[in-house]
Amino acid sequence: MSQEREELECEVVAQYRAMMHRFKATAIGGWMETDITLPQLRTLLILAEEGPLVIGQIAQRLGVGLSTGGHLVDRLVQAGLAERAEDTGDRRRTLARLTPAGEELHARLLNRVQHMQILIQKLDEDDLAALLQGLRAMNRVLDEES
Amino acid sequence: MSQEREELECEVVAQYRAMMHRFKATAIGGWMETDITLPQLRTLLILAEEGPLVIGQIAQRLGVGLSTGGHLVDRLVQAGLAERAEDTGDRRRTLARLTPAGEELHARLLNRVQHMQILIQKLDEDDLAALLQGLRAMNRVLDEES
DNA sequence: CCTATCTCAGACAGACTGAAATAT
DNA sequence: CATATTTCAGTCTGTCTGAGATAG
Repeated sequence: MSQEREELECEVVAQYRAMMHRFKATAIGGWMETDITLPQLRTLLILAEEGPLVIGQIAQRLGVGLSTGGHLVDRLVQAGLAERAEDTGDRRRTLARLTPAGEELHARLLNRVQHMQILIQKLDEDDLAALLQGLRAMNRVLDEES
Repeated sequence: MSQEREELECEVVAQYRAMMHRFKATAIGGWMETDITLPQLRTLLILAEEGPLVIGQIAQRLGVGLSTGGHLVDRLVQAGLAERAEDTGDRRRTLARLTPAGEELHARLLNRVQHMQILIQKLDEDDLAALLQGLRAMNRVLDEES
């Protein structure tokens, strides 16, 4: 690998680190205010990741019993972060899905899309086009991997 | 704002979302395996963010008593994620800082620098240069804000 | 004596389980 | 009767506090 190439990579990583550091400084507040527990956060994450799921699937993915899985969904519902819906077709099942508040919390703690959006609006057209090229290239690599 | 500009912004956000979604799919494992608690995670976050701190400062930032603050640092130390060091000059104080394992966990759960590094190595020079321009521009905006 | 931290005892909340009850 | 979920009783672990002990 050429030395020039290596320097380029290092610089990109450094810039990414710097950005994450500044993002975190604002995200840290979110972690302090939220009094969710980690099992609840895992449940939130699974729901955000894999969309509406029935209790059994959630319990299975969490690696806990059905009783605990239902209990955890309960907590999220009580906190206004999730809601239950009937599974049309098999009414024994209960579907759980995130509410907008749940999505918002997920984005604030882990995704930071809003922050990114605000940032993007302040870039000039040239930088934006460059960023887009970079992101597209990364997604292309991620696609090839899977 | 021109329509073209708006489309460009939307496309960038969409690409960012797509990337985060794929990142999460691999990060979700990290959250499942770790059996840290949220107060411990908050402590980890503070240490990662603001470097070595004495117990009193940590307790203050967490909004808990000194007793609890010390206890939380204990847990991280027991888990091998943090370590104590003497404060040269005032030996009553105890500095807490993350171990490499602590930094690693933080990066895995919240930062994803490693993932980024691997990805970066697979980009061709042109895309990498474009990404760098985009990141630099974002950091410039973040600088101006603060 | 003052300050920073640790230790101790106890209150409390949430996670978790397995068994029994309920609904479809 | 079988399946999906909830309810119940109970245990366990971690957080948190305040009072006192210890170190500088």
